[in-house]
Amino acid sequence: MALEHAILVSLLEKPGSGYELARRFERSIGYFWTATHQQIYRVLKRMESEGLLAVREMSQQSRPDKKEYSVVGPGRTALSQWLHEPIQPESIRHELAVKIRGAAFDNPSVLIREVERHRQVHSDRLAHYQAGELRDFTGPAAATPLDAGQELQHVVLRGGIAYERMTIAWLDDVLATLRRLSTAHPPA
Amino acid sequence: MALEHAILVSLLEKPGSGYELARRFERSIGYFWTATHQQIYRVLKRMESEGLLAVREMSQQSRPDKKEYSVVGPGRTALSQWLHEPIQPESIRHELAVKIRGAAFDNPSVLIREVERHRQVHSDRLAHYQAGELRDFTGPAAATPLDAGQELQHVVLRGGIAYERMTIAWLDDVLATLRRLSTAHPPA
DNA sequence: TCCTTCTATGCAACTCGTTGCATAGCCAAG
DNA sequence: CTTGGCTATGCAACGAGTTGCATAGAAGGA
Repeated sequence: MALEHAILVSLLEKPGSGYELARRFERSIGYFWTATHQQIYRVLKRMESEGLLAVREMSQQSRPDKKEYSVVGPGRTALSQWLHEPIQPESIRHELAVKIRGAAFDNPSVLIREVERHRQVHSDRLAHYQAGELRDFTGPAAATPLDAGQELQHVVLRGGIAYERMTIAWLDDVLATLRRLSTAHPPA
Repeated sequence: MALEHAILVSLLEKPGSGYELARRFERSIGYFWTATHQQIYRVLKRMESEGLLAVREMSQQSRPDKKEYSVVGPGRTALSQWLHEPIQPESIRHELAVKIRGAAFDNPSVLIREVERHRQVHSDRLAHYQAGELRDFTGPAAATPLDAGQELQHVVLRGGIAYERMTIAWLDDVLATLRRLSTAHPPA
């Protein structure tokens, strides 16, 4: 149940509503954990009923009311306990890699467009991460010195940057391979 | 339904039983797509009933009987069709990254052991991939020249190697950060 | 002989995650 | 004034994935 823990972390960093959490899962937290709003609302409700979170109804002007969630004692304890438990190292799920191996049983050139599209997405993500890094950690407007929380956010972001860079380089390798095979065996 | 397609690819590469597929999902295919035997048996049964696969009962000596599955016409068509459809670029799910950000709300040093353990696992995987690369693609015993299928398997394996290398380097960065923060704020 | 390990298949129950749909207030543009 | 977009929350149904358990033949060691 890592979603639960991701929510605890995000709400400890800053309390917010389900909607706001869904936004955060599209950026920051979402770089390494994704969730849809439906999932988030469901889990928030459960966590609140389990006493991990507190809710506060907020009436807003010029916007619908919202429910602001924040972490209470037992939630913090649950997070701390989870931090002490081992988790099993990630198992990758890379659908594109399945496709690439599958291309051996069709024409490799059909994948070129698809791989180029993926490359573009990763390239955009990299630019986005780098802009965030400059804004929050390495630029002139960044806090100095960084506190522990910021240092940890930064090292996670560096992981995202390293991942995107590696992926882009690999996709270039894939493209070169696909193009080579397409030349050798032109489309029927 | 990428599991279905991963199974098609694996069975096209070589027909086999559910048990054998489960083994393959622990190595080769499993480098980028994981599945348990229960999942595999369930999906194989469904795919067979949908006419994508053919089964052959094989009685074996000194072993229980097995059912050997192989891809038939409609299965191949289904794979080919899937290759032409776009898929959405991967969203990472990195539980360890959630933990690292969560460490800001506990003591960062509690994660050092955990991160070291993960580093070891990735380091072992890298060694395993590199041994496979030498055996199948770059060593003296490798086929020359490689056919299209082997070229594609190789480029996927290179992706796995790049991923593990990148991850190990990042985990070293994480460890350095955690150690720095632990020194600055020694355990209570 | 008994215990464990490996091959081989499967059910049942559950949790996690996705997709489609619905509601509702407010704002701005056409 | 209607349409579309953004904030905000939620239900229902389904599909994907995990966990625990069960069965069973054969091999090999204590």
